Amino acid sequence: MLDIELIRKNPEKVKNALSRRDPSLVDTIDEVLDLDKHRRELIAKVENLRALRNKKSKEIGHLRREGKDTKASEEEVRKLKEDIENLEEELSQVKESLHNLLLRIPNLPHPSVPDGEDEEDNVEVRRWGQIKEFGFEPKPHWEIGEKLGILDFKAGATLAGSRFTVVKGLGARLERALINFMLDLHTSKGYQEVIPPHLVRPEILIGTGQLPKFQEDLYLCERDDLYLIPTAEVPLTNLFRDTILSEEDLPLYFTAYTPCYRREAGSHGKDVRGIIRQHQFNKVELVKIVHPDTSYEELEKLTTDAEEVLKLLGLPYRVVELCTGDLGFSASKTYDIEVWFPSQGRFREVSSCSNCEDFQARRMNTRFKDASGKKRFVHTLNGSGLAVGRVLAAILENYQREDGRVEIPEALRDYVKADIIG
RNA sequence: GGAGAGGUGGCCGAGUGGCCGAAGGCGGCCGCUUGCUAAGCGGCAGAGGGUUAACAGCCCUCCGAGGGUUCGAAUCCCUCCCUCUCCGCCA
Repeated sequence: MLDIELIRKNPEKVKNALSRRDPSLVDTIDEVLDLDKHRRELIAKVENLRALRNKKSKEIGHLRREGKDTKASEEEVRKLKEDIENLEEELSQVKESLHNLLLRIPNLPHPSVPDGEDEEDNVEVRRWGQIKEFGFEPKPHWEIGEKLGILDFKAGATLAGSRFTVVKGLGARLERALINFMLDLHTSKGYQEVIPPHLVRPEILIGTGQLPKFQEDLYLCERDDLYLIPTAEVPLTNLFRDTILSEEDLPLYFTAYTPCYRREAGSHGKDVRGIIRQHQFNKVELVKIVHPDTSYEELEKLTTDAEEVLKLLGLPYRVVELCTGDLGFSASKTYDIEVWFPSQGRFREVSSCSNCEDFQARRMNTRFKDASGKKRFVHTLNGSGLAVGRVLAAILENYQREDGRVEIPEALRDYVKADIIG
């Protein structure tokens, strides 16, 4: 959520920044400004009346003790009360409209974010690794996995429908190995391992920005009004909602393995084969809660921490900086890490590392007390470290051999207790 | 799921209709005293919002959340949420 005071005091600055994402947001800001003005006018009126009512009521108390008649005063206050109630009703409606509007406005992009409309305009910042030359036509991971008997798409469809896959045997063990490998790496770098709930309340999703705008992307357990998490970012970032941390507590680093559940509404026809886009997938997440002055250094570090996984696995990748049009709702700046898929001849996203600045902190009410005792919002960051299923697919493709077998990357062999699948 | 107890400031805890934004204690901050420390003494200090040049003043709101009764609610009534204890069920 954007700071209403910032919008009020620097409307042009806010409009300029937001229009880099979407020019229509300029009108939304004007709407916000109108509502905010109306809101403050109503507050002034209501409060004046309340002050008067409080004064009169106190007088009644004094008069009573002196044994005087208070009928007239009581009638006067009763009338005041009606006026107050009417204005309060109007005020709460205005407040609600304003709040709902603010909750649907995305974060301001950082000045360094390149302009652009979609992923075509993202800017590559670096590459790592040597793309392997195969002496044969590299197969897609779904063919490799099916043939090895480790990916069962038919069983997944039978059990739960499309975009669900059953992983078996050494494939399942490889997936578990990847999770352990990633967690071990991150915890060795100071991230605290967490096992969070996989079901959360609506307000938790408002905190990180998935609600109210992206409801249709989420699975909802209606009887209990709980949502399945689309990423561990949601419970981890919300760990300190409604709290005031002390400056020495910062920075906080967390990592968690969780399944992620996404309805993938509106992505019909995209990546229909394989395990690139699933309704349920495993992910190891990195979350940082940091001092505002250091959040951009922390973003660089977070990104390299995620990259480290691919380096150790020997998977070629590149890092791109998202343009304004591709930036997520809550993010000010985002780096995507994309791993090489030989069968597709292109890089595919396995991580998205973002600095949300105080956008989520304001929604969650997570603050800290600085040296002078002033309360400030923290900055929050998150990044995949990494998307496990996609990395598994990348391993199948990059480590495939002509005979259909797949080598296990060196770094995973102790975990998998095997050096080849097939 | 059943029965009961409870949710008050950073923490503990008093407060059953006005003089309560809230006693007292602990912790915190600032002084004084004091070889140092500790103890002691005195003082300061809740949060959010409106107005404003202002972290000055004034005003409003907040005692788990939301409604209600009343001229007036931390206090009375209703609903919900959460925590704890016991029982049941259960990985």
